[in-house]
Amino acid sequence: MSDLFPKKGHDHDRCVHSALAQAEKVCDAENARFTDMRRKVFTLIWQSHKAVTAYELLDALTAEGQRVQPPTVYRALEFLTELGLVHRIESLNAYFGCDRPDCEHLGQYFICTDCGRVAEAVNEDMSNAVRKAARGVGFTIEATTVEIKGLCHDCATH
Amino acid sequence: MSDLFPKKGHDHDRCVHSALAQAEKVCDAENARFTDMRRKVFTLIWQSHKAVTAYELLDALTAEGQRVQPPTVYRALEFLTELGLVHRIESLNAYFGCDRPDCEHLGQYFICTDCGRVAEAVNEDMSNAVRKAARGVGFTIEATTVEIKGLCHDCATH
DNA sequence: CAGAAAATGATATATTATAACATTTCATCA
DNA sequence: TGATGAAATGTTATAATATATCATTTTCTG
Ligand SMILES: [Zn+2]
Ligand SMILES: [Zn+2]
Ligand SMILES: [Zn+2]
Ligand SMILES: [Zn+2]
Repeated sequence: MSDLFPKKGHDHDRCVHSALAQAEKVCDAENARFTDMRRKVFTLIWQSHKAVTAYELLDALTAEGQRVQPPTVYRALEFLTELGLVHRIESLNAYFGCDRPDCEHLGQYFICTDCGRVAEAVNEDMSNAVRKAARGVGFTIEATTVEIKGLCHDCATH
Repeated sequence: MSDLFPKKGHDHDRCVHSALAQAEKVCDAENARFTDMRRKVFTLIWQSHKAVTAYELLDALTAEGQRVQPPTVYRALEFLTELGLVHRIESLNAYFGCDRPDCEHLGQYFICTDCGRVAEAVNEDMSNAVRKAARGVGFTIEATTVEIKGLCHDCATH
């Protein structure tokens, strides 16, 4: 069984640093400004491997002493999602950091209903099945949402 | 190319009648009450092949002279979705009538961003790809959301 | 018919998201 | 270097989606 969810007790600082480094690179490549606010929101999203709602981010920023309003958070989220640094999980109304923002992908999300963690898969079998089904009915894909809820291996076995 | 979206100008009354007949059957089999309110909401959802929001339903009921409050609509929607008569489209916060409520399925939804129509596919290739991917990472599926946005064949070619 | 369970009504409020306009910050170049 | 316009953020208000709670009505069961 391949790993998808990070091991409990892994070095999460490394996840965060790597995500930040990639974000810098993507912003650079796109000539987009990775401002303080955007970096803060991005870093907050990467505090865990769970998806985070806009208002949780708002509360976290407030707790940090920033008094920001909803539009500020939503703007940062819009910027980050447009660059593919963050993905929105439709079935949770929440946001999740992408760990391969440098390559185009139709992502698929595994969402553990027990521990709340989310893991993004980039599974070509799934992507191809979706593309093939669309082709079969003459449908032109613009975007896909594939969200799979259930129990991660840790939660299913412990 | 197989048909998925209904032809424009098809006999939609037939869709509605068939859906109602199936709903009756399912409710009967489940010993669930297909009350007036539930039937009204169900029928309103089936007015078109688009997905409908809870508040659109509320407005439609109000227009019919019923003065109902949000909980009434949400309760009917909860009932209908639990029986599988209606599916929620997560990426639209909207609801859509199922045309095969009698058999269990992992549904997939094609959503046309031009005409707004939704079509449900029950595509075993997609379902199997999802199941296989889950198995591959030791994930136990509870529910899936597969929503594909783009252009239906009619809208892409006209 | 009595009593319990299910459904709906009614009121209030929580949660998620955006519109509109003001102000600040930043890159560009005259 | 400082005027200028574009981009980002601040601020206020409000829209859109959803649920909690308790009261009342309807339906089922015995
Ligand atoms: Zn980590
Ligand atoms: Zn888990
Ligand atoms: Zn029809
Ligand atoms: Zn269309």
